[in-house]
Amino acid sequence: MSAEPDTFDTRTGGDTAERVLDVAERLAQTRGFNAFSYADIARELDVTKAALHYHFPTKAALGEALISRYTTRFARALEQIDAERPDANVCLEAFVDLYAQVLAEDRMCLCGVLAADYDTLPEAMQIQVIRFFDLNEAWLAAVLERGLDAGSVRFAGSAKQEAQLIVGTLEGAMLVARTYHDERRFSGTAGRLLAELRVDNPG
Amino acid sequence: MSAEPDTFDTRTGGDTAERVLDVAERLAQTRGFNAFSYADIARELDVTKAALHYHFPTKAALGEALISRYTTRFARALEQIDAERPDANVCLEAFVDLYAQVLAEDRMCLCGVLAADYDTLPEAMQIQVIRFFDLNEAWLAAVLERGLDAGSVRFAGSAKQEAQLIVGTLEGAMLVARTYHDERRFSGTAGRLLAELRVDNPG
DNA sequence: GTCTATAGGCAGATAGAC
DNA sequence: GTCTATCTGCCTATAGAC
Repeated sequence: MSAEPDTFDTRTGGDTAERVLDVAERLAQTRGFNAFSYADIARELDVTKAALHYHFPTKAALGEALISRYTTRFARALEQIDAERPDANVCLEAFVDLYAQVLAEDRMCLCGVLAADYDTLPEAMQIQVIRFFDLNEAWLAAVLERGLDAGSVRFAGSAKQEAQLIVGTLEGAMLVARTYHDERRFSGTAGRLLAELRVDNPG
Repeated sequence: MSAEPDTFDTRTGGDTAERVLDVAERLAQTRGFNAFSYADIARELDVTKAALHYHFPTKAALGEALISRYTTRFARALEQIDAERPDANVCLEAFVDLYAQVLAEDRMCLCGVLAADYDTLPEAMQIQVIRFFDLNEAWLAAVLERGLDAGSVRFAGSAKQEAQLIVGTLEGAMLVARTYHDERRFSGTAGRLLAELRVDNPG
């Protein structure tokens, strides 16, 4: 029963492999998977490229480790939300906040940016990207169903379809907000999205 | 008074420079700006890299020409819609259809994918990406205002904010739909978006 | 686990002939 | 306008010493 907050924190400060992942993750999120190199990471960590290859033999392996860690952390954050918040609307707000935290660090969602690089990724990474979105949508669909039963949430189609809409909207809002360096573009869209889902709609 | 349809057509079949842009555009939209090379284009067109450098001295120049042509064509398609359709809802449907056409060719919106590469782009390209989104949002905001006055469209915040929401949502829906190779992910989200804007809402 | 050194390839770009 | 030939630099990746 830790005091762990519902953040989707990315920092570790652990061993070398973790520190490599930390730097690679930030570079991938801000530049895309094809626009950073082992040399970039090595320079930041003040080690040689060869040292990186010891931990991650190929860039594909590094990429897989990147998505794997990202998804695991994200899943943990979702479990945390589930464990603490009964209300569907509060869960949805917490979900949006997970995305907002990524943007607040001036990053794009890792899997969102990898979706743009999708056709160039090794197959194992492609599968992992899909799995991240599947996880998002499955969790959202469950929350939406619960909110529907409780009468606190409303939407037109199926919960699955609504979950897809939410993920797509948040990814797109992040993508565009980042180019404008304007978080309000994200929070504005996210706020409207949540407001339309709430039954007790004050708008 | 041509029979030109409201498509956002991309093919030309013209001179070499245009054919270079055609190939580069498709590669950029499917792979991202950093994941294609002069060699890729040269191979497809069966010319040498040097020939490409004659038309576009640097990759930055090629990128600028790419966005410039894309935006010009998009603007023309929007004017075409304006000229033919008085109703705001029909305009919005036509707008969504412009995006849908890009996805139907299994491509991402050029500026959407460049938004993911944003931090790595030359400044001139960054400015052009923003201008594309500005154009989208200005046109949408005008249509939304018109629909609001006519009572055919409704939305909560300002027209500008709603326009931002639409662009972000469509870009995100495209991005995710492409990874699943499932157009319905786009059309589902776009359909719900349009339905919520319509006053005469049958849902 | 980290280093030096290097391989082999591809990137963007240029010179100069035709 | 397009070619051949070439440059420089960076990329991923490996061998082998410490």
